[in-house]
Amino acid sequence: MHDHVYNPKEIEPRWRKFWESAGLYQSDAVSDKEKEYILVEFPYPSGAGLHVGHVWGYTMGDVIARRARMNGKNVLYPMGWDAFGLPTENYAIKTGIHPAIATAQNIETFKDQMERLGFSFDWTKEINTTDPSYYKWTQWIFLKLFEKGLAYKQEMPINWCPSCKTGLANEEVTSENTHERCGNVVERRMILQWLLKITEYADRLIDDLSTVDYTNDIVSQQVNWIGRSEGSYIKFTVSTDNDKYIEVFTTRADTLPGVTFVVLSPEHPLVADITTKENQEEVEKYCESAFLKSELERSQLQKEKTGVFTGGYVINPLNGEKVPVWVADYVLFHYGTGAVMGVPAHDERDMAFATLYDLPVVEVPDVGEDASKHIIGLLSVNGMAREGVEYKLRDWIFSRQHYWGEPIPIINCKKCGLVPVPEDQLPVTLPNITDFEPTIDGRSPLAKVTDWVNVTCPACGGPAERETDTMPNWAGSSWYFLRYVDPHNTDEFASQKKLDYMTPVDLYIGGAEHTTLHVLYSRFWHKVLFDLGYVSTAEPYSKRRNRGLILAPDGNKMSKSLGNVINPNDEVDAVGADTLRMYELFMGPYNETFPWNPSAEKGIYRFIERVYALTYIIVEKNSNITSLEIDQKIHKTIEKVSADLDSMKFNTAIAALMECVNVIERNPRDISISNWGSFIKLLAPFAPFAAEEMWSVLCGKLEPYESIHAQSWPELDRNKLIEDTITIPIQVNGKLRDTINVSSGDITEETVVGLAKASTKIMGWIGGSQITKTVYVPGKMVNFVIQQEG
RNA sequence: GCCGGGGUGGCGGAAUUGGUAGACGCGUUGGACUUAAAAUCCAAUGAGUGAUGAGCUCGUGGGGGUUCGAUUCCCCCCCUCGGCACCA
Repeated sequence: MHDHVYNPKEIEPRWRKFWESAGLYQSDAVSDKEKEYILVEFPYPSGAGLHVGHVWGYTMGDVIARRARMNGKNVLYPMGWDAFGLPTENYAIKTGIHPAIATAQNIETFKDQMERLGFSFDWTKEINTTDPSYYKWTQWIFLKLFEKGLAYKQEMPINWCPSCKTGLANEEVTSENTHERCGNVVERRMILQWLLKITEYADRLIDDLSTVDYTNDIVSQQVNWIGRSEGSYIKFTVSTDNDKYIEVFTTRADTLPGVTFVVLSPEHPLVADITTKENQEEVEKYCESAFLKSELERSQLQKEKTGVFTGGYVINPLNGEKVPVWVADYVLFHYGTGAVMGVPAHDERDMAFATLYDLPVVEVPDVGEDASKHIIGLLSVNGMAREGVEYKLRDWIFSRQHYWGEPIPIINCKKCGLVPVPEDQLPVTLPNITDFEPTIDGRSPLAKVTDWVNVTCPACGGPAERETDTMPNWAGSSWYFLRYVDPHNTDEFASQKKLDYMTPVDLYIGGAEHTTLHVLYSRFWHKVLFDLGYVSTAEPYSKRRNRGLILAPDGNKMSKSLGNVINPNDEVDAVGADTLRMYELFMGPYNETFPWNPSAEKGIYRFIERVYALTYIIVEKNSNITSLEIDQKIHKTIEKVSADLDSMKFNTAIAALMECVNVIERNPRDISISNWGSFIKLLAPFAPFAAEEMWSVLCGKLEPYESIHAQSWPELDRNKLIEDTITIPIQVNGKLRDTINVSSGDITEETVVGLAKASTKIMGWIGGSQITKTVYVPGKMVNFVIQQEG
């Protein structure tokens, strides 16, 4: 005999087992049914376990997925592991435990946590980026990029983390010039690196944003990150050598008459040519010290500009004036042409520089777009100017000098150069090693595995070496959403048929920190695959929403060192998964930041308890009639919850469920079991365990039992929404003075205004004054405008 | 500095094609139950004022404006969060 007390500890494990054996959440790879692909970012399975922030995003996806299933859709809601990465490798260095072992353990923990939370993931589609059967295809895609000329090697100054002994992408360096993962200060170094030509896709990555549904903040962040700016390239001929010129990029060609100097970045190839003998020593010294500073150091010292005069001059192509050429590190080599025309009168930075070195300031009277066009028109005739576009976005540094990543499937042959590993030899698997330390010169530990490194060249058959760099952890996540569609395919990364059916992703939920990294990178890869004909849409995600942040109760970020971390497992133990899920959704809008509030969590628990108790009362009363009031409330709730789920307003959807319960609780005998069933269905996506338990109570535990999560979403009867009386506010001069109740069948202006005028309160306010205007908004309100005295 | 969000009770928040501000939850206060406490249930809960009644006045960061009517629209300003930042 049940004691009818809500006991999540008892019911949750029971239903978990039931769902598992029923295979409720499996999706069909191809089906006649309409598909819905809900994607949440797969986690990096760290040793710390699942974070309440993960739980929030996964719950959002879960609610939407469950609701879509109840709407009869074939729903893919998959989960996997983004398991390559540095922390696991560092852990291996410290403990000697192989990354594969640690990863497997962490995955087990994460998976168990996810199952305890009742997420309806289709585990038959589980993927793991470190599984050779997965990274085979990551490598395969890399080879496609290589064949297409989008992957190349280049010696270049890079951000170098001396602690991790690895090169970093700009995205991995914080604004404090530290490595985002380990916190150490980043240096600068020349190293041969793999790069991916994401810049080639810059325009499309901006322009195609208009074809997808991303929120405004995501769109503008991506657009800013890519940083397209349209301008002109203008040539300044070297005064002592007519064949040589310095080309500058400017968005303000109209200020060309105001140029009083030209500045080269210290790395500019023309620096040596233009520098005079007298200035050579000083210029060389300056350039050398500039190189040693990292880029971020350079930009951080922005207030104090420095520079040095080369002794050389160039000719302003517009007016023939001779202008001095300087070298200064406020000019960035990688942006534009690495050279800038100095117009102190119209640019703050140029002004600061001119003031410092006492350079002349010339104001240009006639500025504006028309002036620009005119000047470019004049100069382009002699080939001295052209229009063009620049981007802040730079090519993606794609190699890491580490073990725990996908080996780059390239063979270095002295004779043939860079030779791709033949497709039938993929995957290039990681050798099993025990020494995870990088080499002293900063190469991957793979470089020490000579058996693995030394191979014969696939092209010439001569001795050659494998590439020892591995891919960054962004590689596996750049295409994982495609693999979920067909995760066990050994012939292709996914079959065309399955891709055509299930992609693109209908909704992608994830963290805001991935807007300019993962989301941009994966859009890029997807477009490359699209160009090659492997996928049929230009964009991978139809809709992207960034979830907000959960802070610790003290308002700080949760961190081990502060000891303020909320562990989802503790919450599940204390209040159950349903309460945890609903609490997080009830905090507020899905994309905002909230500190953890344990007392608010209590409110949700109480709510579930009340619904639970009500279920037993309703079953006992066993009514087959529902009162008009409650029937109406049920349908209003169906309408509200459905609409709110469509727009991800989880917090107000839950509020609507609470309101509904508040009404029913007043008269639990006035609702039929089947109508209460409708309510439980509305609750099911939010609190899947409790709803299932209550459903089983309503159904009298029929055998074979059909899960609530396999039921259809309650149907809305709009006729039930019509109320027989409406309360209409009556205003006098825009201020509320009375309300009247009017039969909804009779809301003509004549009747309503007549009733309003008859109100004694309103009569009192109007008194003897003249009504100058009567405003009637049908069914909404009445306003009398009267002459005001004095 | 630039780009994008925000600013509403003691707290989290709700409500915008302009139309009863404060839904829902937390907290608080009073009451019931209990030997007592917890839990639960009932009631009250924006501020001021009024006899603890009807009611009235004020009230959505500040100041102006449009309107019969503004949390909502327009202009100016302040604060705050997130992103970018010597990008020519």
